[in-house]
Amino acid sequence: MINVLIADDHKMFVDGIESILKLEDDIQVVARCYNGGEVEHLVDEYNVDLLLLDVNLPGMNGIEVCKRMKIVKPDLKIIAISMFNEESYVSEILSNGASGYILKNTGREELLKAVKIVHSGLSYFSEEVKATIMKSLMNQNKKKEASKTFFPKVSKREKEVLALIIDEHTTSEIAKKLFISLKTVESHRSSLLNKLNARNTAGLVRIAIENNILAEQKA
Amino acid sequence: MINVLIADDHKMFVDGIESILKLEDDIQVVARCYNGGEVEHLVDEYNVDLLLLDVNLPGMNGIEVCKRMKIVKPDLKIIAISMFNEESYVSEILSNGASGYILKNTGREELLKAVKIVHSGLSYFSEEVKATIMKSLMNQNKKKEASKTFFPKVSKREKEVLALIIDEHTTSEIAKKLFISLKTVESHRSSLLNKLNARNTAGLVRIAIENNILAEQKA
DNA sequence: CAAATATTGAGGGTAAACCACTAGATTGAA
DNA sequence: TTCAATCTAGTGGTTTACCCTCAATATTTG
Repeated sequence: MINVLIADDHKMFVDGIESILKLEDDIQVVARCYNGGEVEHLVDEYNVDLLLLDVNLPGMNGIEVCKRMKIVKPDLKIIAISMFNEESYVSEILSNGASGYILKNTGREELLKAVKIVHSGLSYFSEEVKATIMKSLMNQNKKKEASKTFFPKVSKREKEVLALIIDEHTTSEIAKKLFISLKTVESHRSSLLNKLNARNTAGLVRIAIENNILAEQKA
Repeated sequence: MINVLIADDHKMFVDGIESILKLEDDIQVVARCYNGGEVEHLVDEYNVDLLLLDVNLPGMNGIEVCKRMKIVKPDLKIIAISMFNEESYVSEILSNGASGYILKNTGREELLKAVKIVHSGLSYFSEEVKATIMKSLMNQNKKKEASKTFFPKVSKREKEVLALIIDEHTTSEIAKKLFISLKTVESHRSSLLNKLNARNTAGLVRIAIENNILAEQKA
C-alpha cells in the first residue's frame, strides 16, 4: 500500500488527483493540505510514503518543503507537480530531492504510472519536462555568449595577469612570474579594472568568474 | 534528399551506419571521414545537410568540430554519436550546437528516426541520454554539498560583510552600511581570510563564489 | 601604410588591505 | 551554567592596490 499526501493550494485540483488515485487498490490518499507549512506534521502523522507536491505553494513554497522533508525524512518519495514547464523550476526542485516532475495537464494513466514508478525507487518525468531540460541545455552557450559581448575583449597578456590575480598572487609576484616590471603589471590591472568596469580587485574577480572571461576565445 | 556526412574513426561503425541509411530513398551518404580535421572541407564540397559526428574523434574532437561548423555553416544539422552516455559529453556538445545525441548501441529504427527528426529542424535524444541528464540534475545539489563541508561555517555577520566585499564595497563603506566600526569590519575580513583559507580579497571572492558560500543555510 | 591597440615601463602619491595583538560583551549549545 | 564562538573595537604598523600622467616599442588591423 502506498500512502500518499497531496499538497496543493488548488482544492479542485487536489480533488481531481484524489479521485484518480482512490480507484487504485494499492494507493491510499491519507491526507491533503493546501499550504507548505502543514506538510511536515502530516507526513509524520500519517506515515506518508509519497508526497505529491505543488511547486508554487503559498507560505512555504515547494522547493523549501522539498529541501526540508529530505532532511527530516530522507526516504520519503516526492513528485513535483506544476502548472509551469519551466527549466528553472524543474532543476531547482530536482536538485533538492524530488524524484519526479509532472505537469498539471497530465492524464490519469501517466499520473498513476508516475506514482508507481517513483514509489518503486526510480524517477519519473513527463516527456514535455524532459524536452524542456534538453532545450535549455542546448541554449546554454547562446546565453553565455550574449552576456559576454558587453565587455570589450581582454587581451592575452591581460588574461594572464587576471588569472594570476584570481589565483591570489600579488602584483609583485605576478611581475616576477611574467618577467616584467611591477609597473607593467599595475598598468594591466588598471586596464582590466577599466575594461571590466570594476572598482577593485573584488569586483575584478567576481566579474571575471561570472562572465567566464578566462575561457573566452583567444584574443 | 538529405545529404549526410559520417565522421567517426571506427570504420566498421561508419560502414554500419551507411548500410542502414543507404536503404532509404530520401537519405544519401555523400561522404565519410575518420578524423575531425577533414569535416569542414567535406561539408563544403558535398553540400552536406546533416552531420553524424562522433564525440571522441582523433585530431580535432567532436566538440571542437561542432563549435567550428556552427560558425562556418549555422544551418548544418548535427547529431552527436557516442559510445558513452556521459552527462559531461552530452551537455558540452549540445551547448555547442548539436541538435541530437544518440548512443552507438542505437538500433536501425531509432537512427532513421533521429536523422529525419533532426533534419526537419527539431531535436532528438535517445531515452537513455535523457535519463542521464535528468539524473545528473538530481545529483547537482549533493555534489555541491559535498564540496561545501571543507570549510568551517561562516557566520551570519561574516556573510553580510562578504557579500558587500563581493559587491565591490571597501571596508569603510561596509562599516557605514552596517553601522559598525572600521576595525570591526577588518576583524571580520581577517576571520574570513582565515576560514576560507584565502591570502587576499581576490582569493576570498573566488572561493566564496566557487563554493557558493553566500547561499549556504543560515549559520 | 597608417591608425589603433597592446605591451612595456616610470614617477609620485593616496587609499585600502592586511597583520599581530588584545579584549570586553553577547550568545548559543553542551 | 560554563564554554566556545561571535561580534564588537582598539593600537600601531606594513604591504598592497589604485590613481594620474606620461611615453617608447611592438603588433595588429583597416
